[in-house]
Amino acid sequence: MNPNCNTCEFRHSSLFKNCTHDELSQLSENKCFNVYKKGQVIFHEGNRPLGLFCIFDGKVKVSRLGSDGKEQVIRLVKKGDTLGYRSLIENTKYSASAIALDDTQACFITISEFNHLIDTNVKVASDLMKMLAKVLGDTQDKLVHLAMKPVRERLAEALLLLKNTYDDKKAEHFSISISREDLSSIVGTAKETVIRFLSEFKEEGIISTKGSEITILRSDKLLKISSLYD
Amino acid sequence: MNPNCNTCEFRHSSLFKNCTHDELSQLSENKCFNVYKKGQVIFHEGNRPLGLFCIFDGKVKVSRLGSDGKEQVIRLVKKGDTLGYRSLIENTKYSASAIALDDTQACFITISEFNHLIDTNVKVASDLMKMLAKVLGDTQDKLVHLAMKPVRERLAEALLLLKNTYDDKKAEHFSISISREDLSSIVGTAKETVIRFLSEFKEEGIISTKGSEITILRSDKLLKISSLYD
DNA sequence: TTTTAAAACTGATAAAAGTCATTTACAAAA
DNA sequence: TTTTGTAAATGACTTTTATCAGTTTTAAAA
Repeated sequence: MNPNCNTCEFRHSSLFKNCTHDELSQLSENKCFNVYKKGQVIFHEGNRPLGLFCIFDGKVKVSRLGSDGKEQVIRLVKKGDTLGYRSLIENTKYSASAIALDDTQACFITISEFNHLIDTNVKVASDLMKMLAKVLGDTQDKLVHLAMKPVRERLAEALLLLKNTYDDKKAEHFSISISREDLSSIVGTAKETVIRFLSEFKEEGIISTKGSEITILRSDKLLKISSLYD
Repeated sequence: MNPNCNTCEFRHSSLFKNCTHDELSQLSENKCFNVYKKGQVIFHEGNRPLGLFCIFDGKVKVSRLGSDGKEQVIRLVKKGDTLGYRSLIENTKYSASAIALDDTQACFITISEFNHLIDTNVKVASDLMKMLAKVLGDTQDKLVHLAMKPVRERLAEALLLLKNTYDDKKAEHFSISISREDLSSIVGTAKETVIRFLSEFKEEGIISTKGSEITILRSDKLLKISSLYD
């Protein structure tokens, strides 16, 4: 049942790509495999982290809730990604929640296991640092775009982000089932505003929709729209 | 002329707080001391980083420019802080520019010196990682607030940020000379909008201004205003 | 298939913030 | 001190986006 880290699809691309065979075996033995239904909370804002999640399959949003109930998505997480490392490194409570956007499976590694690994394998520590630097860069990009770009452009960008993150290239056109609510929390705007611009994109033949499923027909046009102020 | 790292005011609080005496001597010998006038560019978006800056005195903004000329401040840097590490770790070009908000002095450490240090002193590497995690957390906060809070609240928050960052507690009330343009780039709004809310704050006795100098009289009220949606 | 609940969509209106034009205040130079 | 350029401040107006109220569609349960 538990996936074996030594045969894992992501063993050459994950944070643990520079682990030895023995280190991966050690991880495998001590980890805990979890299954989450779509919409289920993986960890919750304000709680203490107990370890690190490594997504085996599924889609996850990391988001924060304002007191007025509004949600802002900070990061999208895909299979092969690690989740929950920031609070672990800072040794603070989670500042955001992680919620499954789809049925999701994740391996869980305890703090002590994680700390032992980064204390003994310099390469893993270095890879972790690079990952932090990359995520910081991505977050800064988001911040700047949120401040400077109008909603239409940010929506185009969000659709491309979804495609770049979750496209498995199994179909000619990328499709994703996502609620307008979730999409508006990624863009940082109101649900109705997202719907209006999606309608525009539909009229322009850039996307098509069926229920909550969105299919991207012309990502080239989305790229053009999103880059207007770059 | 060159400040000595072993006697530096920030030797117990900077990124290099866990360096040995010899490591600090090594840094001192090989570093380069630079002086920047207010408004001068320390490094520029798109350029390749050659090393790390450690601010000895002054104030620095890290910001990105949109093609329409609009600027967004990503981070405020004070004396004792390091600057330019993200691009160094990721080994990419600078994605933002650093500009002196005041006359500023900074020490410059070459890439090789920096890499050697984090390769040989695990504590420094670990401190660097923690710093990255903290800055990432701060940036996520900024992102969420930008998406959820109205300008008035973000302005109150920005004024508190300036106070928390640059207050030397030499006077009863914190004062800072900052252009409305710079302030609006921190808040992520238009110059005129900032001026209007500053006028409101003045009428309410929260701040006073003289030219471009802003004095915070009631930071308690600012805190209340900024937290309305927390 | 009918029912029903939830989510997508649409329209009207309000609120927030941006833009442009102009005046006023400040600070540096003559 | 007067001049002059720059930045702050204010006012009028526009644009963008949010909010609210409603209708239609979708998909799942009875």
